[in-house]
Amino acid sequence: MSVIQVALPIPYSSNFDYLLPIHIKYVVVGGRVRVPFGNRKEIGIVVSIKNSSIYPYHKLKKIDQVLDIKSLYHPNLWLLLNWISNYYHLSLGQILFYSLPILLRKGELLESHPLYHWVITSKGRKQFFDDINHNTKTYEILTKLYYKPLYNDDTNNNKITNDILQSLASKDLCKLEKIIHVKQDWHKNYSINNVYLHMNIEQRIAISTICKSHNNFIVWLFMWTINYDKTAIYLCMIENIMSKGKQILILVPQINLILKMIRLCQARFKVPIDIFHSKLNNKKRLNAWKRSRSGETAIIIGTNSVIFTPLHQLGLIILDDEHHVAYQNKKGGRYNIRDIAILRAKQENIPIIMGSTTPSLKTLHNVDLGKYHEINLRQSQYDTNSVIRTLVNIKNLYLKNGLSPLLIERMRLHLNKNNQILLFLNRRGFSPILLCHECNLIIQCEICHQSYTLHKNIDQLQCHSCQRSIPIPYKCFNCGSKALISIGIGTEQLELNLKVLFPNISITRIDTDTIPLTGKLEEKLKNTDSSKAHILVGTQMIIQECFFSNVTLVILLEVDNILFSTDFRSVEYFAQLYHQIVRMLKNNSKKGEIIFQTCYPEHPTFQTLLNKDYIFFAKTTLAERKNLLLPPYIHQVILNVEDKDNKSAYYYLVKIYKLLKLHPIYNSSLQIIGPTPLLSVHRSNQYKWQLALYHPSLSTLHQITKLSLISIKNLLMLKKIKLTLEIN
DNA sequence: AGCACGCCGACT
DNA sequence: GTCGGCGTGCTC
Ligand SMILES: [Zn+2]
Ligand SMILES: [Zn+2]
Repeated sequence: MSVIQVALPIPYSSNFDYLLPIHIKYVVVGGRVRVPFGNRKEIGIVVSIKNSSIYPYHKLKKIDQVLDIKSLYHPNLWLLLNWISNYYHLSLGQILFYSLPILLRKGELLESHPLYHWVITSKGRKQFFDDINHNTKTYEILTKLYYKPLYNDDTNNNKITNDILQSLASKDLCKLEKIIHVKQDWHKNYSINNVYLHMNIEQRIAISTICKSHNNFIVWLFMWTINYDKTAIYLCMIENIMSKGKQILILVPQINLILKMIRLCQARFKVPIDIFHSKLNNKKRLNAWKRSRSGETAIIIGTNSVIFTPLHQLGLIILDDEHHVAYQNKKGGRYNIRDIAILRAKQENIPIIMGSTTPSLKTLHNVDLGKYHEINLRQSQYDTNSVIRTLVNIKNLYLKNGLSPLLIERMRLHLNKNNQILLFLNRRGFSPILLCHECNLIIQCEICHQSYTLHKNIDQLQCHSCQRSIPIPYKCFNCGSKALISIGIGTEQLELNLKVLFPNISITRIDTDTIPLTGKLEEKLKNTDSSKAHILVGTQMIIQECFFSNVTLVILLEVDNILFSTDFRSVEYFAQLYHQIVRMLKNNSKKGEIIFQTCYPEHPTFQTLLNKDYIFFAKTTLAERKNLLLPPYIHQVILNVEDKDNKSAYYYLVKIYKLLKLHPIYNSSLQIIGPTPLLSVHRSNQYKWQLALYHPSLSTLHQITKLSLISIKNLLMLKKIKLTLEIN
């Protein structure tokens, strides 16, 4: 009897063997099966079919039910998921399930029951013409059937029962026929709308360069300055691939960008386009999945989760806004979708185009290494004149309201011209610190030991680390003094200060306190008059959502934080944000201005940002990282451990640390940093610690990580901690 | 993951 | 004495 190896969606790394009962004819690798597991039932994926098992034969249980007659994964996707499971140290069952739409995870059958409809026979057609008496029920039904078939399930709506149709069928006037699903055959005759795609010489050269890869695996980094270049290149490549009958997978970082992309494609191509993202309901997601798998869809556009959709004939992957942080996956393993997309392209042996105006440093580094290839349509001349860039020095200045006098003067100038202003301040609330004037006690959250943020409009102190909130105390917990003073400025206070400074100007605050749901922002801004002076205050979420075509002045407050951040990538993210703002101001009709308020106007980071283009900034930052031996010049694995007792996580990481130091594999090229506590991220009663491992060799680091994970399994009290890995 | 089993302290 | 919490280990 054959032994079926099954992967289950549990965080346990090995697979489980089952027997095939006699009444089940066949199973397929990559198909789902229902199996007994302990005293419950689970759905699993068949991983292999073998002749024997290492597990004692008498302990093997039988498979209950086979759910699929065909594998759910195309061979390339199957190999990719197996590779991910190994590389990211995830259980195969978990990643196999994560890649499926929820309905399939729950056991929904894929080969749905065939649909039937009632069609008229030739005899029925003859009777329809010959019948003289038009008042019979038979004639009424035949009329309906003559024009179109009647569906089995909508017969009741027309007061035509199945019984009547049955009786007509017995007279051979109509018959029940299986509906043959007609695929829209876009492969042979997809049509292009009449708009001529104007291509200039640079674009033509770019396209011919891309085509030289003969649609084999290659990673392109595509950069542009003028948005039309991006449109032209994307559309032209989509068309090239479609003309060969192949499908296109397009990834965007945010749901609201799907709409823009779909409009772009629909304006040019008359082909079936599907979308795929986490806000789509289960039924729709399954349908898009099915249509991609069968090849009915020509183009599928989606966010992160779209990367695992099976595609019948995939010909090209486009990854837009390559640098975007949203590509860092949260659920189902902490990997970057950019890396997975490249692996998929490699596995399918097709090209991938990653587009960005501000590429990630990692990608630029890979271009330098010759792993990726660039298509550069950037304008070589970096134009520093079209947007005024200023650094306002606030060193040793006492700021009454968080804004320097020079800044207020600039704001007046813009407002007087009826222009709009955008103010960034990455701090919610009224003020970040509440201090006792008598004893200098800072009111802190008891759990996180972090200063509470004062929120005056809701009369609460809020801990931004664990979301706890308490009423504002009227006296000091320590000495009882009533002299509690707030220090520092958040968006709430800034809004109030601006109202005093500019009493006649309308002001909108945009942060998670005023706009709890993403997507609501555009709604709120609809009501503002774009021709009038207006001030928008908010955290960084402002820029993520939409573009502001009437803004002429953008002010960045408290930018010095990024210079001293513990995360070495924060400078990179800031540069990307900055260049996005500059692009926005450039595209607006009126002349724009961007101002940083800083204590370090002479700092080389700010000087490079303001006076050079993004690529220059990227090159200098990469050089710095090379000197400091930071990623991407070294490989990194971070072990994140979370506990609830503020003890276990630290204890485990110390154990691993000691274990690695004593292990024969340990040598000076392995760097271990930590365990370090992560104060900024923990939620209520959860404590995070991390251990960072650095090694120049990726494969050695992989071995070391595997070793740490095996050794941690043997330790006690495993259930107390939650471990997640971040690999590169 | 989810479930049972077993050990120990608390409480009718 | 037994109820229930949690730590432990097993699931083919
Ligand atoms: Zn005090
Ligand atoms: Zn807290």
